[in-house]
Amino acid sequence: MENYLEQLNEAQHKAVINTEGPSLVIAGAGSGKTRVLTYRIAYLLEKGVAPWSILALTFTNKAAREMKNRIGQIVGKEVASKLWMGTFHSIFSRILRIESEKLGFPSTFSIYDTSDSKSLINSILRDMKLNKEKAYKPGTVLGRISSAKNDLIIPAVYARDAQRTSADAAARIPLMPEIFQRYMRECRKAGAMDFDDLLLNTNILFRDHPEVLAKYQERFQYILVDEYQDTNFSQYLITKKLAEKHKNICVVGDDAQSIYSFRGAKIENILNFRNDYQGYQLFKLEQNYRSTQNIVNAANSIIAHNDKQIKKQVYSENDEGNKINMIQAQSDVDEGFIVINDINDTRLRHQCQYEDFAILYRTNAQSRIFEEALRKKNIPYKIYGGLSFYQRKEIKDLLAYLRMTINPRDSEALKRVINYPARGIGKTTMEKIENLANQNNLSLWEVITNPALPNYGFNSGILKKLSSFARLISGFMSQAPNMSAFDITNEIATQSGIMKELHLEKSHENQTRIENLEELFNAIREFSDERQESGENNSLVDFLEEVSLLTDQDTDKPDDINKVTLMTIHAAKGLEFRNVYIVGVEEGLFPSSMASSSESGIEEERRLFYVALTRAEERVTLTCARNRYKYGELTFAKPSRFLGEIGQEFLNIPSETQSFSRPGQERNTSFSKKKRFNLKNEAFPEKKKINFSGKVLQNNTSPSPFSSLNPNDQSKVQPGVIIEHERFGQGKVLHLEGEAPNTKATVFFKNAGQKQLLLKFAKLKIIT
DNA sequence: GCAAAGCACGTTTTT
DNA sequence: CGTGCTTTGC
Repeated sequence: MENYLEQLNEAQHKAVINTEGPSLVIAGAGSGKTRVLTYRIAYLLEKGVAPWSILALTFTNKAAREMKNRIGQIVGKEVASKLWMGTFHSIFSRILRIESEKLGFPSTFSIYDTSDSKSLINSILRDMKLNKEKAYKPGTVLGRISSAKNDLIIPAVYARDAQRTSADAAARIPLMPEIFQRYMRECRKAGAMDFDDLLLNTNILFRDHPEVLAKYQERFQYILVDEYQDTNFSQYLITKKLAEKHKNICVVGDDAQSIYSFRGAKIENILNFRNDYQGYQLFKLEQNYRSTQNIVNAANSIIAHNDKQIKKQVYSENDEGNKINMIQAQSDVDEGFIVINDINDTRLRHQCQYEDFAILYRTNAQSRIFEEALRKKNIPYKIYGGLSFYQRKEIKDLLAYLRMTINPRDSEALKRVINYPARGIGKTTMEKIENLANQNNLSLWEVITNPALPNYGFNSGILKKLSSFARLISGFMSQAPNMSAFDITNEIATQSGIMKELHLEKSHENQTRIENLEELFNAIREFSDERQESGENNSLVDFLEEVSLLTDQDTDKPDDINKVTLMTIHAAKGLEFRNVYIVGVEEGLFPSSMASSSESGIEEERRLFYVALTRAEERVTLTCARNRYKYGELTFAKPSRFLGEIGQEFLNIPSETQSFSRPGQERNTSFSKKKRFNLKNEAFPEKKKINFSGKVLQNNTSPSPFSSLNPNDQSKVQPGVIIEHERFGQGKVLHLEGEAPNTKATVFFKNAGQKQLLLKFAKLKIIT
């Protein structure tokens, strides 16, 4: 055993060993927060506290896993595996499965993801004949429902909530209460909970079943909550109730890093901790071990512009380090090349690996340009966000079968698979079934399997198809309990006809789909083995639950080593990199135009900027562009107001950036020490159309590495060869036709699909 | 009942 | 510029 306590500074040490009573740990960025949390738990375990009486709530599964591993190294793996450690959602769905019948849900309840929820809302809108009203958008409706649930507001209360109803009236969606009510009813009929329900229903469980609350209050002697600044009211109340008995609650967070208010997070939870828990102990971790002094000081100078905050002095004793680089590019494409060139440069000059670099942006849409630039320079990268593995169609289809197998009432899953592969059960039939379900308060499955179904005017062909589908699912249901999760999944993939369907047409896409499904099989096998080893549950239900609650960051692939990281700033929270590029630092983008209308919105954007800066250990580069394509239209962008808020002594603006400025236009004003941005006049970027066509202003600094092939190279283009096209990216040559020099090639591009190219014109590079 | 074609629409961030 | 949805045509 190691003496981990010696690795702590004084403040950290105090925060670790003072385990009794309520504690608030204010942890500045990079101040060793995770270390305190892990050692505090290890310390408790060594004092003899049972692992199952410790509840540790983290923000991501990955954080939980890493913490568990670290604790395992100190106190042993078996002990660590018995901790209750995970995200709010995963811990409480585990508890809800145990207690589900008290709430009238099956223990195998489904978890609806956002697309399931939206699809359900769509059917409700259709049924209410609101689907043509453009004000009722599924996303908007779901957002309102989600926000209500996070504030623990149920439909009946919603209808009497003047604030919400008047906001709905203003948005011309006055029927929200009814939609909300129907939504919850449909979820219940389907035996399904959405993400917010996992927390809402936990609160309902604790409210209506005091004996259950008492049981968990008794069990959880010590409660730790990470990232407390990002908890919502629902989460706040759960922890508050659970901690009532033993009062050993330790919350860790940094108000300066609260960036999830759009999701219902209440920064007040951490600001008001002192009022909720009298006699609490306060620990402030203020020494930053991660970043250079320059970075820490620059970040401080930014956050100082915010009003709402807990006072603290974050400092660094590391080297002073480089100033923060600021580069203004001519266009978004230029921005991409400048960043990628700088990465190459820095990598060679400072002996960095690719994994030492991160490109952070405000919106996922910005990633494409950097991806393209990285691809052109053959730099390995990994990208987070966008559609993850489990969002892919083929994966969701198979998972839907699995969901139906454990909970056939899951209507969203049923809608997905009842006609995939095609069984001749089409739109009109489904409409009839949905109507019957609504009229008789049944789930779709209950309608389909109802003995009275033939009385409702379906023709005999349809009835046959429906009953054969029902038999298929029933078969899976009866087989599942006697089979491993892996075997039943395999069985379903073949029996359902999914595999046959994919093998039928030997297209490239189908090949990838099959490979993806095989990856899913592997994931299930791995899951089963791992859980078996640690003695945890490894049934199909458990696997589906894990999959539903996975986050992007949790799905790290093993071959994702030594690559440049691309992600949103939100996704980067908690991570660190030697070199960080914060890109698109422009008005309207960062701060986002959506947030710019309110002061609290701007403050959150500022905290987000703070988070971005403090991810860096050694070097930060900020970039923005003068021209940027948005919705396929050229727009002009202004540097972000945040650039003017950084203490200018921490900034380095290379002279060539200045030369990008157009003569006579706002030159030097943007970054001058004296004149900061005039917020009132320059808060929004002008959005103008450009009349002359094309991308005149683009990328004349970086000549394209592509050119038409000379005849010699043309002969190297043969079926099977991988080429790269200027616009379409990498692709495989399928076949050739015609005589040189008029050879035409059919190429399948990963990103652009199949294309025909004339070799003498196409701008290509041969990869293999 | 199904596929292709045309059109409206949009971007903040995610458990 | 894309996506994703609705309409249209078999």
